[in-house]
Amino acid sequence: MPKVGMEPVRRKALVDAALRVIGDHGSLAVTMSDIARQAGVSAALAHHYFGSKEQLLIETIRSLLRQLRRDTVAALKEARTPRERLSAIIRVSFHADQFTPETIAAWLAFYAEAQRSEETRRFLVIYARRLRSNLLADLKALLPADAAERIAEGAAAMIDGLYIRQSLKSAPIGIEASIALTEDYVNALLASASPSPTRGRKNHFAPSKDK
Amino acid sequence: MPKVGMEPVRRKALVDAALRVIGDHGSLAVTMSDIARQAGVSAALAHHYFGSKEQLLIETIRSLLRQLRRDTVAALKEARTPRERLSAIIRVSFHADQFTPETIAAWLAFYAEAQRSEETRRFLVIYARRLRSNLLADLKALLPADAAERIAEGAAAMIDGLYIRQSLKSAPIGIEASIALTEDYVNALLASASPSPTRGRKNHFAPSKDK
DNA sequence: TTTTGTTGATTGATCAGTCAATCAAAAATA
DNA sequence: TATTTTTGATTGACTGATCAATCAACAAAA
Repeated sequence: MPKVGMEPVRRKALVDAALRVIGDHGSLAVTMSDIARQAGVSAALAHHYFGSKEQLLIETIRSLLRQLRRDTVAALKEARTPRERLSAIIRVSFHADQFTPETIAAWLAFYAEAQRSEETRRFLVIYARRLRSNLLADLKALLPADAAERIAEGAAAMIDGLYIRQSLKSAPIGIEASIALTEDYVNALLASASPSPTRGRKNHFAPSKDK
Repeated sequence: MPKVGMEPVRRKALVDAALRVIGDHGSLAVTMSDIARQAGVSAALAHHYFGSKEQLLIETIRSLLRQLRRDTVAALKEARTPRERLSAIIRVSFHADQFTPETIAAWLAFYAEAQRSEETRRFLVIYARRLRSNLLADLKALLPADAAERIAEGAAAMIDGLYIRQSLKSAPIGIEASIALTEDYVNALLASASPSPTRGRKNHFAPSKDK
Protein backbone atom coordinates (compact mmCIF):
# COMPACT_ATOMS: atom_id res chain seq x y z
CA MET A 1 0.00 0.00 0.00
CA PRO A 2 2.64 2.55 0.97
CA LYS A 3 3.48 4.32 -2.22
CA VAL A 4 4.78 7.73 -3.15
CA GLY A 5 2.55 10.68 -3.99
CA MET A 6 -0.10 9.94 -1.39
CA GLU A 7 -0.19 13.44 0.03
CA PRO A 8 -2.80 15.05 -2.26
CA VAL A 9 -4.94 11.95 -2.09
CA ARG A 10 -4.89 11.89 1.70
CA ARG A 11 -5.48 15.60 2.03
CA LYS A 12 -8.56 15.43 -0.11
CA ALA A 13 -9.84 12.33 1.64
CA LEU A 14 -9.39 14.00 5.01
CA VAL A 15 -11.09 17.23 3.97
CA ASP A 16 -14.01 15.32 2.50
CA ALA A 17 -14.22 13.19 5.60
CA ALA A 18 -14.18 16.26 7.81
CA LEU A 19 -17.07 17.75 5.89
CA ARG A 20 -19.09 14.59 6.21
CA VAL A 21 -18.37 14.04 9.88
CA ILE A 22 -19.08 17.67 10.72
CA GLY A 23 -22.29 17.57 8.75
CA ASP A 24 -23.46 14.39 10.45
CA HIS A 25 -22.47 15.49 13.88
CA GLY A 26 -23.74 19.02 13.31
CA SER A 27 -20.78 20.62 15.01
CA LEU A 28 -17.08 21.23 14.83
CA ALA A 29 -16.69 19.39 18.12
CA VAL A 30 -15.64 16.27 16.30
CA THR A 31 -12.40 14.52 17.07
CA MET A 32 -9.48 14.09 14.74
CA SER A 33 -9.98 10.39 15.29
CA ASP A 34 -13.54 10.59 13.96
CA ILE A 35 -12.38 12.37 10.87
CA ALA A 36 -9.40 10.13 10.32
CA ARG A 37 -11.49 7.01 10.78
CA GLN A 38 -13.98 8.29 8.21
CA ALA A 39 -11.07 8.83 5.83
CA GLY A 40 -9.69 5.40 6.58
CA VAL A 41 -6.41 6.53 8.09
CA SER A 42 -5.00 7.09 11.54
CA ALA A 43 -5.39 10.27 13.50
CA ALA A 44 -1.63 10.64 13.52
CA LEU A 45 -1.64 10.91 9.76
CA ALA A 46 -4.15 13.71 9.83
CA HIS A 47 -1.84 15.59 12.14
CA HIS A 48 1.08 14.74 9.92
CA TYR A 49 -0.50 16.39 6.89
CA PHE A 50 -2.39 19.26 8.47
CA GLY A 51 -0.38 20.08 11.55
CA SER A 52 -3.42 20.85 13.65
CA LYS A 53 -7.12 20.34 13.82
CA GLU A 54 -7.73 24.02 13.23
CA GLN A 55 -5.80 23.91 10.00
CA LEU A 56 -7.78 20.93 8.77
CA LEU A 57 -11.00 22.76 9.52
CA ILE A 58 -9.77 25.82 7.66
CA GLU A 59 -9.00 23.70 4.64
CA THR A 60 -12.44 22.18 4.93
CA ILE A 61 -14.26 25.47 4.80
CA ARG A 62 -12.06 26.56 1.92
CA SER A 63 -13.14 23.53 0.01
CA LEU A 64 -16.80 24.33 0.72
CA LEU A 65 -16.30 27.82 -0.66
CA ARG A 66 -14.39 26.61 -3.66
CA GLN A 67 -17.23 24.28 -4.58
CA LEU A 68 -19.73 27.09 -4.25
CA ARG A 69 -17.69 29.34 -6.48
CA ARG A 70 -17.33 26.66 -9.09
CA ASP A 71 -21.09 26.17 -9.15
CA THR A 72 -21.70 29.90 -9.34
CA VAL A 73 -19.31 30.48 -12.19
CA ALA A 74 -20.85 27.61 -14.11
CA ALA A 75 -24.38 28.88 -13.56
CA LEU A 76 -23.50 32.43 -14.55
CA LYS A 77 -21.94 31.23 -17.76
CA GLU A 78 -25.35 30.05 -18.96
CA ALA A 79 -27.19 33.25 -18.15
CA ARG A 80 -27.63 35.97 -20.75
CA THR A 81 -29.42 38.97 -19.26
CA PRO A 82 -28.86 40.59 -15.85
CA ARG A 83 -32.23 39.30 -14.73
CA GLU A 84 -31.27 35.79 -15.77
CA ARG A 85 -28.01 36.11 -13.91
CA LEU A 86 -29.87 37.10 -10.77
CA SER A 87 -31.96 33.97 -11.04
CA ALA A 88 -28.86 31.91 -11.61
CA ILE A 89 -27.25 33.23 -8.43
CA ILE A 90 -30.38 32.48 -6.46
CA ARG A 91 -30.69 29.03 -7.92
CA VAL A 92 -27.11 28.15 -7.11
CA SER A 93 -27.58 29.17 -3.50
CA PHE A 94 -30.22 26.53 -3.12
CA HIS A 95 -28.55 24.04 -5.38
CA ALA A 96 -29.29 20.49 -4.31
CA ASP A 97 -25.71 19.76 -3.23
CA GLN A 98 -25.59 22.76 -0.96
CA PHE A 99 -29.01 22.38 0.52
CA THR A 100 -28.69 18.98 2.17
CA PRO A 101 -29.12 18.83 5.94
CA GLU A 102 -25.48 17.81 6.31
CA THR A 103 -24.10 20.71 4.31
CA ILE A 104 -26.39 23.17 6.02
CA ALA A 105 -25.30 21.86 9.39
CA ALA A 106 -21.68 22.27 8.35
CA TRP A 107 -22.21 25.86 7.25
CA LEU A 108 -23.93 26.63 10.50
CA ALA A 109 -21.10 25.10 12.49
CA PHE A 110 -18.62 27.26 10.63
CA TYR A 111 -20.65 30.38 11.29
CA ALA A 112 -20.52 29.59 14.97
CA GLU A 113 -16.81 28.88 14.78
CA ALA A 114 -16.27 32.23 13.06
CA GLN A 115 -17.08 33.90 16.36
CA ARG A 116 -13.78 32.61 17.68
CA SER A 117 -11.57 31.81 14.74
CA GLU A 118 -10.42 34.90 12.91
CA GLU A 119 -9.46 32.87 9.89
CA THR A 120 -12.82 31.12 9.66
CA ARG A 121 -14.49 34.48 9.91
CA ARG A 122 -12.43 35.80 7.03
CA PHE A 123 -13.63 33.03 4.78
CA LEU A 124 -17.25 33.56 5.64
CA VAL A 125 -16.88 37.26 5.06
CA ILE A 126 -15.51 36.44 1.64
CA TYR A 127 -18.59 34.35 0.96
CA ALA A 128 -20.91 37.08 2.17
CA ARG A 129 -19.18 39.71 0.10
CA ARG A 130 -19.16 37.55 -2.97
CA LEU A 131 -22.85 36.83 -2.77
CA ARG A 132 -23.62 40.47 -2.22
CA SER A 133 -21.45 41.75 -5.02
CA ASN A 134 -22.64 39.15 -7.50
CA LEU A 135 -26.18 40.26 -6.84
CA LEU A 136 -25.19 43.88 -6.89
CA ALA A 137 -23.49 43.78 -10.26
CA ASP A 138 -26.63 42.64 -12.01
CA LEU A 139 -29.02 44.72 -9.98
CA LYS A 140 -27.13 47.83 -10.94
CA ALA A 141 -27.94 47.10 -14.53
CA LEU A 142 -31.62 47.29 -13.66
CA LEU A 143 -31.81 49.93 -10.96
CA PRO A 144 -30.14 53.02 -9.53
CA ALA A 145 -27.19 52.16 -7.33
CA ASP A 146 -28.81 52.90 -3.97
CA ALA A 147 -31.84 50.76 -4.65
CA ALA A 148 -29.63 48.03 -6.05
CA GLU A 149 -27.58 47.98 -2.88
CA ARG A 150 -30.59 47.63 -0.66
CA ILE A 151 -32.03 44.80 -2.67
CA ALA A 152 -28.73 42.99 -2.80
CA GLU A 153 -28.48 43.23 0.95
CA GLY A 154 -32.04 42.04 1.38
CA ALA A 155 -31.75 39.14 -1.01
CA ALA A 156 -28.52 37.98 0.57
CA ALA A 157 -30.14 38.12 3.98
CA MET A 158 -33.13 36.18 2.77
CA ILE A 159 -30.95 33.47 1.29
CA ASP A 160 -28.97 33.10 4.49
CA GLY A 161 -32.15 33.19 6.53
CA LEU A 162 -33.76 30.44 4.51
CA TYR A 163 -30.67 28.36 5.19
CA ILE A 164 -30.72 28.83 8.90
CA ARG A 165 -34.42 28.13 9.11
CA GLN A 166 -33.83 24.99 7.11
CA SER A 167 -31.33 23.89 9.72
CA LEU A 168 -34.09 23.51 12.29
CA LYS A 169 -35.75 20.89 10.10
CA SER A 170 -39.18 21.81 11.37
CA ALA A 171 -41.51 22.48 8.49
CA PRO A 172 -38.72 22.33 5.93
CA ILE A 173 -39.35 24.74 3.13
CA GLY A 174 -37.93 22.90 0.17
CA ILE A 175 -35.63 23.94 -2.61
CA GLU A 176 -38.22 25.17 -5.08
CA ALA A 177 -40.19 27.09 -2.47
CA SER A 178 -37.01 28.75 -1.21
CA ILE A 179 -36.11 29.82 -4.73
CA ALA A 180 -39.63 31.07 -5.31
CA LEU A 181 -39.58 33.08 -2.11
CA THR A 182 -36.34 34.78 -3.03
CA GLU A 183 -37.44 35.39 -6.61
CA ASP A 184 -40.63 36.89 -5.29
CA TYR A 185 -38.65 39.28 -3.19
CA VAL A 186 -36.51 40.39 -6.07
CA ASN A 187 -39.49 40.74 -8.40
CA ALA A 188 -41.53 42.69 -5.92
CA LEU A 189 -38.72 45.07 -5.11
CA LEU A 190 -37.72 45.51 -8.69
CA ALA A 191 -41.31 46.48 -9.41
CA SER A 192 -41.64 48.79 -6.46
CA ALA A 193 -38.27 50.45 -6.96
CA SER A 194 -38.87 51.26 -10.59
CA PRO A 195 -42.57 51.20 -11.49
CA SER A 196 -41.55 52.93 -14.68
CA PRO A 197 -37.85 52.54 -15.35
CA THR A 198 -37.31 56.27 -15.75
CA ARG A 199 -38.98 58.18 -12.95
CA GLY A 200 -41.45 58.21 -10.07
CA ARG A 201 -39.73 55.77 -7.74
CA LYS A 202 -41.05 55.60 -4.26
CA ASN A 203 -38.39 55.68 -1.60
CA HIS A 204 -39.04 52.71 0.62
CA PHE A 205 -35.84 53.32 2.46
CA ALA A 206 -37.00 56.12 4.68
CA PRO A 207 -33.81 57.42 6.30
CA SER A 208 -35.41 57.42 9.73
CA LYS A 209 -32.80 57.84 12.39
CA ASP A 210 -32.34 55.48 15.34
CA LYS A 211 -34.83 56.40 18.00
CA MET B 1 -23.11 34.92 53.97
CA PRO B 2 -24.92 31.60 53.63
CA LYS B 3 -28.55 32.36 54.09
CA VAL B 4 -31.71 30.57 53.17
CA GLY B 5 -33.57 31.25 49.93
CA MET B 6 -30.48 31.56 47.83
CA GLU B 7 -31.63 29.13 45.18
CA PRO B 8 -33.58 31.47 42.90
CA VAL B 9 -30.91 34.13 43.26
CA ARG B 10 -28.13 31.75 42.30
CA ARG B 11 -30.08 30.22 39.44
CA LYS B 12 -30.71 33.60 37.91
CA ALA B 13 -27.14 34.72 38.44
CA LEU B 14 -25.85 31.56 36.79
CA VAL B 15 -28.17 31.80 33.83
CA ASP B 16 -27.27 35.44 33.29
CA ALA B 17 -23.61 34.59 33.64
CA ALA B 18 -23.94 31.78 31.13
CA LEU B 19 -25.51 34.12 28.62
CA ARG B 20 -22.75 36.65 29.03
CA VAL B 21 -19.92 34.15 28.88
CA ILE B 22 -21.40 32.41 25.85
CA GLY B 23 -21.92 35.73 24.13
CA ASP B 24 -18.38 36.85 24.81
CA HIS B 25 -16.84 33.58 23.88
CA GLY B 26 -19.14 33.11 20.91
CA SER B 27 -19.67 29.45 21.58
CA LEU B 28 -21.19 26.93 23.93
CA ALA B 29 -17.74 25.47 24.47
CA VAL B 30 -17.38 27.39 27.68
CA THR B 31 -16.58 25.67 30.94
CA MET B 32 -18.77 25.47 33.96
CA SER B 33 -15.92 27.15 35.78
CA ASP B 34 -16.06 30.13 33.43
CA ILE B 35 -19.75 30.52 34.01
CA ALA B 36 -19.52 30.00 37.73
CA ARG B 37 -16.66 32.46 38.04
CA GLN B 38 -18.68 35.06 36.16
CA ALA B 39 -21.53 34.46 38.57
CA GLY B 40 -19.20 34.69 41.55
CA VAL B 41 -19.68 31.14 42.79
CA SER B 42 -17.89 27.83 42.49
CA ALA B 43 -18.37 25.40 39.65
CA ALA B 44 -19.63 22.83 42.12
CA LEU B 45 -22.52 25.07 43.01
CA ALA B 46 -23.58 25.36 39.40
CA HIS B 47 -23.72 21.58 39.27
CA HIS B 48 -25.58 21.51 42.53
CA TYR B 49 -28.39 23.68 41.21
CA PHE B 50 -28.55 22.56 37.60
CA GLY B 51 -27.34 18.99 37.73
CA SER B 52 -25.47 19.22 34.47
CA LYS B 53 -24.02 21.67 32.05
CA GLU B 54 -26.61 20.75 29.46
CA GLN B 55 -29.42 21.62 31.82
CA LEU B 56 -27.91 25.00 32.59
CA LEU B 57 -27.65 25.72 28.88
CA ILE B 58 -31.26 24.70 28.38
CA GLU B 59 -32.35 27.10 31.09
CA THR B 60 -30.24 29.78 29.46
CA ILE B 61 -31.93 29.51 26.12
CA ARG B 62 -35.30 29.42 27.82
CA SER B 63 -34.47 32.69 29.45
CA LEU B 64 -33.49 34.19 26.12
CA LEU B 65 -36.82 33.13 24.67
CA ARG B 66 -38.77 34.36 27.66
CA GLN B 67 -37.22 37.80 27.31
CA LEU B 68 -38.07 37.91 23.65
CA ARG B 69 -41.65 36.97 24.34
CA ARG B 70 -41.99 39.61 27.01
CA ASP B 71 -40.72 42.25 24.61
CA THR B 72 -43.04 41.05 21.87
CA VAL B 73 -46.12 41.06 24.06
CA ALA B 74 -45.30 44.54 25.27
CA ALA B 75 -44.76 45.86 21.76
CA LEU B 76 -47.94 44.30 20.43
CA LYS B 77 -49.95 45.87 23.21
CA GLU B 78 -49.17 49.31 21.81
CA ALA B 79 -50.10 48.51 18.24
CA ARG B 80 -53.59 49.17 16.94
CA THR B 81 -53.93 48.00 13.36
CA PRO B 82 -52.63 44.78 11.80
CA ARG B 83 -50.11 46.82 9.84
CA GLU B 84 -48.89 48.46 13.03
CA ARG B 85 -48.61 45.09 14.66
CA LEU B 86 -46.44 43.84 11.82
CA SER B 87 -44.12 46.76 12.33
CA ALA B 88 -44.04 46.09 16.04
CA ILE B 89 -42.99 42.48 15.50
CA ILE B 90 -40.25 43.55 13.14
CA ARG B 91 -39.05 46.25 15.47
CA VAL B 92 -38.86 43.88 18.42
CA SER B 93 -36.76 41.45 16.42
CA PHE B 94 -34.11 44.08 16.05
CA HIS B 95 -34.62 45.57 19.45
CA ALA B 96 -31.39 46.97 20.83
CA ASP B 97 -31.11 44.38 23.60
CA GLN B 98 -31.39 41.52 21.16
CA PHE B 99 -29.16 42.93 18.50
CA THR B 100 -25.88 43.23 20.40
CA PRO B 101 -22.93 41.21 19.13
CA GLU B 102 -22.99 39.15 22.33
CA THR B 103 -26.64 38.22 22.07
CA ILE B 104 -26.34 37.46 18.39
CA ALA B 105 -23.36 35.26 19.09
CA ALA B 106 -25.34 33.44 21.75
CA TRP B 107 -28.26 32.83 19.42
CA LEU B 108 -25.93 31.53 16.78
CA ALA B 109 -24.27 29.20 19.25
CA PHE B 110 -27.64 27.80 20.22
CA TYR B 111 -28.58 27.24 16.60
CA ALA B 112 -25.44 25.22 16.17
CA GLU B 113 -26.13 23.30 19.37
CA ALA B 114 -29.62 22.51 18.13
CA GLN B 115 -28.07 20.20 15.58
CA ARG B 116 -27.17 17.88 18.42
CA SER B 117 -29.40 18.68 21.35
CA GLU B 118 -32.98 17.69 20.76
CA GLU B 119 -34.15 19.91 23.59
CA THR B 120 -32.32 22.98 22.29
CA ARG B 121 -33.82 22.34 18.89
CA ARG B 122 -37.30 22.23 20.38
CA PHE B 123 -36.88 25.67 21.86
CA LEU B 124 -35.61 27.18 18.65
CA VAL B 125 -38.47 25.62 16.75
CA ILE B 126 -40.80 27.28 19.22
CA TYR B 127 -39.17 30.60 18.49
CA ALA B 128 -39.39 30.07 14.73
CA ARG B 129 -43.02 29.07 14.93
CA ARG B 130 -43.91 31.97 17.16
CA LEU B 131 -42.31 34.51 14.87
CA ARG B 132 -44.01 32.99 11.89
CA SER B 133 -47.42 32.78 13.46
CA ASN B 134 -47.28 36.28 14.90
CA LEU B 135 -46.57 37.60 11.45
CA LEU B 136 -49.15 35.35 9.91
CA ALA B 137 -51.98 36.42 12.16
CA ASP B 138 -51.71 40.04 11.08
CA LEU B 139 -50.92 39.33 7.46
CA LYS B 140 -54.08 37.29 7.19
CA ALA B 141 -56.03 40.40 8.03
CA LEU B 142 -54.53 42.08 4.99
CA LEU B 143 -54.20 39.31 2.47
CA PRO B 144 -55.55 35.95 1.37
CA ALA B 145 -54.19 33.09 3.43
CA ASP B 146 -51.80 31.69 0.85
CA ALA B 147 -50.13 35.01 0.17
CA ALA B 148 -49.98 35.74 3.88
CA GLU B 149 -48.19 32.48 4.49
CA ARG B 150 -45.56 33.17 1.90
CA ILE B 151 -44.85 36.63 3.19
CA ALA B 152 -44.67 35.44 6.76
CA GLU B 153 -42.16 32.82 5.74
CA GLY B 154 -40.15 35.34 3.78
CA ALA B 155 -40.13 37.98 6.47
CA ALA B 156 -39.09 35.48 9.10
CA ALA B 157 -36.26 34.31 6.87
CA MET B 158 -35.15 37.85 6.24
CA ILE B 159 -35.08 38.62 9.94
CA ASP B 160 -33.04 35.53 10.73
CA GLY B 161 -30.77 36.23 7.78
CA LEU B 162 -30.07 39.76 8.89
CA TYR B 163 -29.10 38.33 12.25
CA ILE B 164 -26.68 35.82 10.88
CA ARG B 165 -25.10 38.36 8.58
CA GLN B 166 -24.73 40.67 11.51
CA SER B 167 -22.79 37.96 13.31
CA LEU B 168 -19.96 38.27 10.82
CA LYS B 169 -19.44 41.88 11.86
CA SER B 170 -18.22 42.85 8.42
CA ALA B 171 -20.14 45.81 7.10
CA PRO B 172 -22.63 45.72 9.96
CA ILE B 173 -26.04 46.77 8.79
CA GLY B 174 -27.41 48.55 11.79
CA ILE B 175 -30.70 48.39 13.58
CA GLU B 176 -32.62 50.97 11.59
CA ALA B 177 -31.38 49.73 8.25
CA SER B 178 -32.34 46.17 9.18
CA ILE B 179 -35.81 47.31 10.14
CA ALA B 180 -36.11 49.33 6.95
CA LEU B 181 -35.06 46.39 4.84
CA THR B 182 -37.65 44.14 6.41
CA GLU B 183 -40.35 46.78 6.22
CA ASP B 184 -39.50 47.29 2.59
CA TYR B 185 -39.98 43.64 1.95
CA VAL B 186 -43.36 43.58 3.62
CA ASN B 187 -44.49 46.75 1.87
CA ALA B 188 -43.38 45.60 -1.52
CA LEU B 189 -45.01 42.22 -1.18
CA LEU B 190 -48.19 43.64 0.26
CA ALA B 191 -48.38 45.87 -2.78
CA SER B 192 -47.58 43.18 -5.27
CA ALA B 193 -49.86 40.59 -3.70
CA SER B 194 -52.91 42.83 -3.70
CA PRO B 195 -52.60 45.69 -6.17
CA SER B 196 -56.29 46.13 -5.66
CA PRO B 197 -57.47 44.46 -2.45
CA THR B 198 -60.20 42.51 -4.23
CA ARG B 199 -58.87 40.86 -7.37
CA GLY B 200 -56.13 40.57 -9.95
CA ARG B 201 -53.37 39.18 -7.79
CA LYS B 202 -50.44 37.66 -9.51
CA ASN B 203 -49.37 34.35 -8.12
CA HIS B 204 -45.69 34.62 -7.42
CA PHE B 205 -45.68 31.31 -5.68
CA ALA B 206 -45.78 28.86 -8.49
CA PRO B 207 -46.54 25.59 -6.68
CA SER B 208 -43.81 23.75 -8.51
CA LYS B 209 -42.84 20.64 -6.60
CA ASP B 210 -39.23 19.79 -5.73
CA LYS B 211 -37.75 17.75 -8.52
C1' DT C 1 -29.74 19.12 65.32
C1' DT C 2 -31.37 19.31 61.02
C1' DT C 3 -31.42 21.71 56.76
C1' DT C 4 -29.58 24.64 53.20
C1' DG C 5 -25.71 26.71 50.93
C1' DT C 6 -21.14 26.27 49.57
C1' DT C 7 -16.56 24.80 48.26
C1' DG C 8 -11.80 22.45 47.43
C1' DA C 9 -10.15 18.38 46.09
C1' DT C 10 -10.55 14.51 43.31
C1' DT C 11 -11.87 11.37 39.66
C1' DG C 12 -12.51 9.61 35.18
C1' DA C 13 -12.95 10.49 30.54
C1' DT C 14 -11.73 12.72 26.39
C1' DC C 15 -8.59 14.66 23.06
C1' DA C 16 -5.04 17.23 20.50
C1' DG C 17 -0.68 16.67 19.56
C1' DT C 18 4.02 14.11 19.67
C1' DC C 19 7.30 10.49 18.85
C1' DA C 20 9.78 6.59 17.82
C1' DA C 21 9.40 2.77 15.06
C1' DT C 22 7.94 0.13 10.84
C1' DC C 23 7.29 -0.72 6.06
C1' DA C 24 7.77 -0.46 1.29
C1' DA C 25 8.85 2.10 -2.81
C1' DA C 26 12.40 4.65 -5.14
C1' DA C 27 17.02 5.99 -5.91
C1' DA C 28 21.73 5.22 -5.74
C1' DT C 29 25.47 2.24 -6.03
C1' DA C 30 28.09 -1.71 -7.03
C1' DT D 1 21.05 -6.94 -12.34
C1' DA D 2 21.57 -7.29 -7.48
C1' DT D 3 22.25 -4.82 -3.26
C1' DT D 4 22.20 -1.03 -0.29
C1' DT D 5 20.55 3.47 1.07
C1' DT D 6 17.31 6.89 1.35
C1' DT D 7 12.87 8.73 1.72
C1' DG D 8 7.87 9.15 2.16
C1' DA D 9 3.85 7.06 4.30
C1' DT D 10 1.90 5.32 8.23
C1' DT D 11 0.76 3.99 12.82
C1' DG D 12 0.34 2.56 17.98
C1' DA D 13 1.43 4.16 22.10
C1' DC D 14 2.08 7.89 25.00
C1' DT D 15 1.68 12.66 27.18
C1' DG D 16 -0.28 16.62 29.00
C1' DA D 17 -4.07 19.37 29.39
C1' DT D 18 -8.84 20.16 29.99
C1' DC D 19 -13.26 19.54 31.96
C1' DA D 20 -17.73 17.68 33.63
C1' DA D 21 -19.19 15.63 37.43
C1' DT D 22 -18.83 13.85 42.26
C1' DC D 23 -17.99 13.89 47.09
C1' DA D 24 -16.86 14.71 51.61
C1' DA D 25 -16.73 18.29 54.54
C1' DC D 26 -17.81 22.76 56.62
C1' DA D 27 -20.58 27.03 57.78
C1' DA D 28 -24.54 29.32 58.97
C1' DA D 29 -29.29 29.57 59.54
C1' DA D 30 -33.68 27.35 61.38
